[in-house]
Amino acid sequence: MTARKAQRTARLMHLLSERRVIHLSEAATLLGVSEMTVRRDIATNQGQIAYLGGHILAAAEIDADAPYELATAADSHAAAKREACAHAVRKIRPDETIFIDCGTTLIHLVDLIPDDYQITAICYAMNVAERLSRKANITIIMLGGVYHPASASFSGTHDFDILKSVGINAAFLSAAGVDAKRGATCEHFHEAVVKQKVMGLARENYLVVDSSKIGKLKRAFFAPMDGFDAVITEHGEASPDSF
Amino acid sequence: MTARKAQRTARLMHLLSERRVIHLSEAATLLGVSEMTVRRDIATNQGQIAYLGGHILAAAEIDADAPYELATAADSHAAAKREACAHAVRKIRPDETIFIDCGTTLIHLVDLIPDDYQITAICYAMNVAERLSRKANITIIMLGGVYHPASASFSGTHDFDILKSVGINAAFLSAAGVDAKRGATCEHFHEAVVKQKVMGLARENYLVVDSSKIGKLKRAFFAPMDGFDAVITEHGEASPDSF
DNA sequence: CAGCGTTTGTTAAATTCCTTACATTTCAGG
DNA sequence: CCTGAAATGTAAGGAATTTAACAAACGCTG
Repeated sequence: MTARKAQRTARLMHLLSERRVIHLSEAATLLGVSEMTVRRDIATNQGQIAYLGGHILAAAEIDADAPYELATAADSHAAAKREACAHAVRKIRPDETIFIDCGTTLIHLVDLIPDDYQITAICYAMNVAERLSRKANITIIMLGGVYHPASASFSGTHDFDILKSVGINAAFLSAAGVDAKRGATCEHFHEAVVKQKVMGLARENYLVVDSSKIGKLKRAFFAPMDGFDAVITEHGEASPDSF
Repeated sequence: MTARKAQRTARLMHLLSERRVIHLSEAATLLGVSEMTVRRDIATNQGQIAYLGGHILAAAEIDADAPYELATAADSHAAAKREACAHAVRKIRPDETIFIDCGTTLIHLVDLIPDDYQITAICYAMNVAERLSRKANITIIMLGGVYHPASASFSGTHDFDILKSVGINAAFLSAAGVDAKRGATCEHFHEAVVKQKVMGLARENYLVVDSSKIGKLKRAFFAPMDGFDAVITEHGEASPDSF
């Protein structure tokens, strides 16, 4: 965050303290930048500034249980993610236990689970848990630990005792990088630990990513491509060998 | 205004008291009418219901002059709870590790923690964690487990390994019932397990309740009065012996 | 039960918003 | 002064919202 951006944000907050709601276009004018910049400022400023259909308001205004609409972080490639998840959801049977990885991709999977499915879902990210809790008929198991704001997830530096006593039919993993040689990678090392642990326990492992991730390489390696039973993108299911 | 419309509006208001923001399309589905009808209901109801870019929210959220009845409707005795927490927050030192119980009471405690305090907070309820995550400088440790929608909390049927490796300076407990003879009680048995575990580990234990809880008795017992170092209500701090 | 005004639903067009991709600018380090 | 990364601007498409007009259903009244 540059000094200029911090200053813009501060000015915006000040404006919000006087007028509860400011329209995007007006804010852009007042701050002397483009609407796109204001948009981007807000996207990197969850928690303080809320954004709703073109209108900006102080996040404090909306403080109960944060509705997902207010998760202002830009969810890039959302359409592709949703489509990939539409393919992935077909892997779920109505009474199974599944693992759902953190990140924005698999949020869409949660939404797509049919309402009458009586599944048990294991997760370790707050936004995933929050989304799961909106659905009826789902038993949620959360892996706790220390919270990591960057991914809204928890890292169990301790043993995942609970995992040992749960049979996982299918694990749905996400990744920030997918590469034929270097396998699946993510941004944060603590995530990699959880992913690996789960992959060792699940009967089936599916990598669910939008195709923009293919060819990319991130810091934290967690599995080679042949560690997955299938790779699911917006184009459908593919064998991990085909990468 | 017809009776049916008044009823719809009341239902909508009730929905808003639970979920601060509802999308137009979702509201239409929940109310069993078309989006256009919801739109028209809102148009003739400015002042109570606000509408912004496809999203419905309580007018109190965005209108400074609007009455706060809405905000307090969902959380009874909110003012007393906030006051009790204002007393409780003084027990926290800037670098301590604290435990925060589930329920609506201690949400206020989170809000009242000074922003520059570098504390570590242990919790096991999703709404508490979510609220904690809004604050900078707080390290959050979450106890996972199976989710219980009624209290938004998790029950670790397994050992809380992580608790053993954390030193808890102060534990802030809430209760649904406080009685001189029968001690502190809550609604759910799984909560009692966590509370007892924590109370055994924390250096200081504070019971934070609004005074409406005094004299009440609930199903799940978790501690006798002398198990607490102090009982904090909206009237201030009191010795547990005084009950 | 016919008539009439009100409420509600449906559709289509106009507007606005969101995402993506790419061009441009800025700025710090070499 | 050059270079590369980050920040910002621009534009196009697709998606969502808004508005308006009209049709259908409802409820009351005579």
